[in-house]
Amino acid sequence: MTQTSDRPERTRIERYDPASIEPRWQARWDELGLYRTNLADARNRYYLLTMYPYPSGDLHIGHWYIKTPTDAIARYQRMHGRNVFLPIGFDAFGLPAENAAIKNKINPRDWTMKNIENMRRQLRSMGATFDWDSEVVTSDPDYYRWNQWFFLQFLKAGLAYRQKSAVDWCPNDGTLAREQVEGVDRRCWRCGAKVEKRDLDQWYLRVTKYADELLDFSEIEFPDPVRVMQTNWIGRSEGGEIVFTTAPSAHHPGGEELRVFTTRPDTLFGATFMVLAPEHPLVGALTAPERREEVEAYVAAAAAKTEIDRLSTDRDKTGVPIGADAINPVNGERIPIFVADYVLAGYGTGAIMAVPAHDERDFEFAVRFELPIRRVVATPGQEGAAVDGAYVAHSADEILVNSGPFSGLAADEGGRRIVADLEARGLGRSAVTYRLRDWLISRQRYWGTPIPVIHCPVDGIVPVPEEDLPVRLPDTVDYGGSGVNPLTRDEQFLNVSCPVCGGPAKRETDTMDTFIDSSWYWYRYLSPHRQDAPIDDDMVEGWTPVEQYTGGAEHAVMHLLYAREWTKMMRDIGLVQQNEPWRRVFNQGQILGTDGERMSKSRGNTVDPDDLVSKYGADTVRLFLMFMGPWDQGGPWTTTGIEGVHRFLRRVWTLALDPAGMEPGDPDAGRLPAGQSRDAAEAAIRSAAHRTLRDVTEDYEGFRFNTMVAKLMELTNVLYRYRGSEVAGGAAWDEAIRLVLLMLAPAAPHVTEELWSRRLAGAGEAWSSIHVARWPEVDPAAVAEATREVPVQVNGKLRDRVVVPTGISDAELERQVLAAPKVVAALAGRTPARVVVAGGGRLVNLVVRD
RNA sequence: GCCGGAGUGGCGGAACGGUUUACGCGGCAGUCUCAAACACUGCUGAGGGCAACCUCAUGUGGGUUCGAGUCCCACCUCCGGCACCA
Repeated sequence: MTQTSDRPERTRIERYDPASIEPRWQARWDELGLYRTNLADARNRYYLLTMYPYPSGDLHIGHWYIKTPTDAIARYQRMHGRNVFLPIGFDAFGLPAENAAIKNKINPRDWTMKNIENMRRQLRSMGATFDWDSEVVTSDPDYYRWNQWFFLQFLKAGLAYRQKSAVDWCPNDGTLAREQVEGVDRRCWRCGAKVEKRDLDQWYLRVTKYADELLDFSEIEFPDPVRVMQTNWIGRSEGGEIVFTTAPSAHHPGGEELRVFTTRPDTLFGATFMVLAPEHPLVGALTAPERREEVEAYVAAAAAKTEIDRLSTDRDKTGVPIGADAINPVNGERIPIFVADYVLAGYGTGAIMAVPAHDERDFEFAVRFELPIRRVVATPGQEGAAVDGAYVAHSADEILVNSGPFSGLAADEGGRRIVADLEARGLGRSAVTYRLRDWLISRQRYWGTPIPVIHCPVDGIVPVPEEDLPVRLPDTVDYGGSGVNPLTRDEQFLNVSCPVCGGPAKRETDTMDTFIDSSWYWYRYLSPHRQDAPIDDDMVEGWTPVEQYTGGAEHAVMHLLYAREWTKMMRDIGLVQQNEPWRRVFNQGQILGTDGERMSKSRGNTVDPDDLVSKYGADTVRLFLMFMGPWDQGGPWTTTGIEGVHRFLRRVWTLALDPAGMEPGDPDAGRLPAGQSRDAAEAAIRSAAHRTLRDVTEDYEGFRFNTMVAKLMELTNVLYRYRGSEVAGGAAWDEAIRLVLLMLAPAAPHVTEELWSRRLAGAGEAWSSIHVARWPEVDPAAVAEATREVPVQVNGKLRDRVVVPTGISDAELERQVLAAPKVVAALAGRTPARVVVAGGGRLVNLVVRD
């Protein structure tokens, strides 16, 4: 053992000090314009899009969790020679600015722009390679004027329309689209307030037109859960639309059509009553005089009920008969008509045929109102059994019973025949219904895009002429009070002359849902300053669809669906050729507060990355966020473990600058492990480095950053074993260090750039950024190893490991395995009944019987 | 209730049907130091044994397989989405 006094003096190297490295390189990259994308050249494009942030004022650690790996992907792709475009912008319209304005008596624009200023600084501190030249701020009139322009085109194309109906209404945000109402207790997705119903004239986009097309995901690669959620949200149901007619009565001649939608036309003979939604248009006309008072009271009560009461499934079914009958077109049977609020006006036709034997809700209603329950579908032996609950299960052998001429047919075949029969008589057809609704885009707020129409008492709704765009938001407005659009209080904004007749008219004071802003911003990134058109055809042609989009899954049926719809609308008015906005979408997980709740300023559980950056440096924070776990997983925030990542970077620093250094107290310092030869040591180093390169490359490709970091840690652990030995600083070592720096560069850009520049300087070479260096190639010869360790199992239990030459035959492997001492002991004289050599000789399992 | 996803050491998490527990944190011991911090080295799933070793462990119970964390069936728990959608 080496004596302390004999040890060479420990080399003093400069300490790893991120604070002195990071700002310097950030400034340098900026100066050189290293990340300004040449958009004119789309040949080798890689459009990498990350969801633009809302400028709440502070970038928290959650933003870093989203953006940091995205930046690593950008750098990785750039090292593969791709022309990477990674733009950034701000989702600048929205409620928080308006609230801040009300609370602090400041202008929403000033508040927003000040926040953006701060967030730009924080985003730069990440060392991310955003192309700031392409920045988009959606509250800028240069941006939102195009929202208005799109709206006018859609209006012309019949894709936008105005309609009065009962809508979801949030006391803070105003009206909401259907998907912006969340949970059983129906709260606003953004502010959490309870949502009410109001009858309002509102603007819609006709997105239901695309329902079927939206179910086709062949041109967009979504994570499975998002695809499933969108599919469920669109909710395609196949079935039949069947025409019942009203029966004549003392008060009514009858003969009116009552259409119902059903997914179970096979159960038509089991319909024993019919239910209309309280809002159904024929309720008033069909109600018998003696029932009128009760029915009107019921309808009024239903209207007054909150949505949550109305939709609660555990509530007892209610309803009243309207004193009229309907005639079942298939058998001429008269069945009573009820009005009941378990039938929704907005789905299907707002009316159902009720088949209590085969629908749980109808069953419950029938029991309560003592209505007949008739089984019409049965499995063999079940035909005569009492119906004590709705039979809704399906089995292959079920047949129709009590169904007239269709009795005895298999249920699915019978259903088809019943529809065909009705269709021939003009009383039915197969039909498809969707859950998806049109997109309600009107909002009663100030800080959004004004909807560019004018209400004229003479000409009605008049679109603002395109040459008058943008309809600008006034700088200040009176936000006070609630329930009234702030813009309505601005006389100057409100009063205009009608573009058609010139007479006095009023502007629309609703503004657009901010999800419109985010439905096309990546197109605008490509030509943010263009004045004559929203997008640049050549740029869009060359650069889109976006290659890769990264962001949170919380937008699965909102932003990620709206943007698909919007793209199809753009396509249909001839603006783009593509069907989908992006090729691939990846959802990273969400970082929660230490309390396990979603991180938000209002909860006060946000974590400020600035403190961590000043303590450990941006590289450590970046790497830690990647190392925590799989990127799509997220989880509660904790700093446990950040020291380990920081230590890793220090070790890289030490290996690169001080290969010969020895640690005081390390008895093995200066020696090769276990009598290894110099050649063997160098081969081992090369092998480890190239294996790591192979694995790390795969990890980057699959966005598996946690294991990518782990593998680099393993490699540095290997190198540490050779530090101070005779091979440290040699050719193999040097190559390994070079590979470590290149592999780590996308994740920890500053420290690798620093070490890279010192390497180049040390070798007398001219400086060139590591971030434009080419990604290294794996040397297959280095990866190959001469020997291999093969685990040996007896009856599936590990008993020994044998080391054999790599190219060995199975027979020879088997011979060596059977000769291994521990194997002999474990066999205890028994002869294996079977020898399994698995996976091309990766493992041997000996099967013995007792 | 329906549709997704997940349950692996004290913790975050690894693991083409093939050596479970990589990597990191934490813990223990040691070296260095006047001392501490840093750094470095080693150990660290549970139980048993002086030991070489043995037994048991991937939410629970079955199954398929030479071999199951991984595949199949039934269940439990947690997270996300939907919720009277006919």
